[in-house]
Amino acid sequence: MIQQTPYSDQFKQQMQGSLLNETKNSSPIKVGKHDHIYTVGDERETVYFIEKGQIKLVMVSSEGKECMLAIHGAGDVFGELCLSGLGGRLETATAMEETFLKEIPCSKFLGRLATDSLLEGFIKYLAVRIADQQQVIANLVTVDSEQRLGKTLLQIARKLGKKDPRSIRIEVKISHEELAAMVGTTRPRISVFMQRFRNLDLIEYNTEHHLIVKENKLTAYLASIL
Amino acid sequence: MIQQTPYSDQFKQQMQGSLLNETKNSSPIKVGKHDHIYTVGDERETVYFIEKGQIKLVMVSSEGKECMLAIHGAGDVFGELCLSGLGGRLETATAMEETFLKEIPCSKFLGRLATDSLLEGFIKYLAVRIADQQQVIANLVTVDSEQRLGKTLLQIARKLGKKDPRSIRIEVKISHEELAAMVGTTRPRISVFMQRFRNLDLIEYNTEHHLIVKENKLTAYLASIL
DNA sequence: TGAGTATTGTCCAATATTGAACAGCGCCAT
DNA sequence: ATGGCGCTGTTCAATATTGGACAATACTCA
Repeated sequence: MIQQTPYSDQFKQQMQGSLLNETKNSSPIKVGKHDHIYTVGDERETVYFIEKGQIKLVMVSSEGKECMLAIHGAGDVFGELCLSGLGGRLETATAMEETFLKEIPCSKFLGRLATDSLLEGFIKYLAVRIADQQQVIANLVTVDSEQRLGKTLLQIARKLGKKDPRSIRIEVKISHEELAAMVGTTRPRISVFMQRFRNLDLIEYNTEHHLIVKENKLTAYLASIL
Repeated sequence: MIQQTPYSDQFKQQMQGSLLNETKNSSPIKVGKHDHIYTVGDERETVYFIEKGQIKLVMVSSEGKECMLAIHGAGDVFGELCLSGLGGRLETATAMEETFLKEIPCSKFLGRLATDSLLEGFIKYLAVRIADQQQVIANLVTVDSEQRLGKTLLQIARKLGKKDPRSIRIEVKISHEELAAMVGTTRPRISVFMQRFRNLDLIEYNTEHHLIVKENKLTAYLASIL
């Protein structure tokens, strides 16, 4: 999932090319750490392309509890849900660090994909997204929080991680609070589980304080505690 | 969500027309109650269109726990995840009653949409699917099981329900076990909550044992117990 | 129709989870 | 450098959830 270039990555390449083409004369938008790109209810129907940086997507429930849906990095596209035509953003997009974005109006986005014959590719990409979400839903429904945390770490590592001699390295800083909002539990529990994973040498921190996820060990551990 | 014909329904109509065209010379497949249309891992890359009946989609975790993802009815399409090209079904599709289906190979499905200029419509449809799933994920992460059950009932009612003098009627029989597998809790709890909803007159059963979901009352109740 | 099976409504003890609290640490900005 | 702030690690009592059991219905199909 990390070293090879599966179909989805190939499509992402093509889409990047296509979008860069579309936006080549507009200069990238710079957003500072903790700034919002959009918030719940915003009407602006645009798709964003990340040139550099990290963006997190968060939904807030009526009681004010947060759910972190995803972290996107350079080369990713987000905000595509405006294509649904439902109107109004469902989630908040926030920069986790200084980030540079290109913004494309929703209609132009589709138009560009159409002219570049990427519509079918984009459908494939969306189908993958649905399959991933389905997996997340199934995990939330069927497995306990320790297991979910493990799977979430693997998922993040595979999506954003860089190869590391020890396995996969995650260079974005993700707080326990944020992990709790992905996994669906409380911060203290994340703390305990992370500690446990550390003791079992399934994860570790390198000198730069980057999290190293030991993919094989962690996978094996999760399978062992069924 | 139930009486009007929003965009998504309009597209479903168009897609139906398109697919009926594609499959007009093949006769529908009949599947009996409890029969599987496909199970996890099946390689057959086809999309199904429901002419009549009800299909449920279930994922099973490594420990054997079940998660019910959706119930689809007449006019719905399912199995579209094979468009992701990942290969192998992720879930099991089972008929909840005698059902008639049309089967379209994945490639033909896309081809047909392309010739009928429905690719953009289909993208919209998938975007709506992603938005819905996002909502489900956020609920699983942020709200408690009573609330989730309520939302799940509303969701099912809006998707499959028929208008009823008392509100919305659900004609498919869904067991508490199945609800538990959607909501992510245990059967006894569903039993208790359903009882509570019944006592509060948020739901009721008519003489044909069909569940009536009182949309307004239930919505108001859920808002009140935050 | 009637025996057999699935579903529902309940209970309860064992267990897991929450959320509030607090100390220590490290980072940042002044 | 240092005060403040946010993050982490840990504890604990209160609370929620699980899962097993069982009786009472309600279905199903021979």
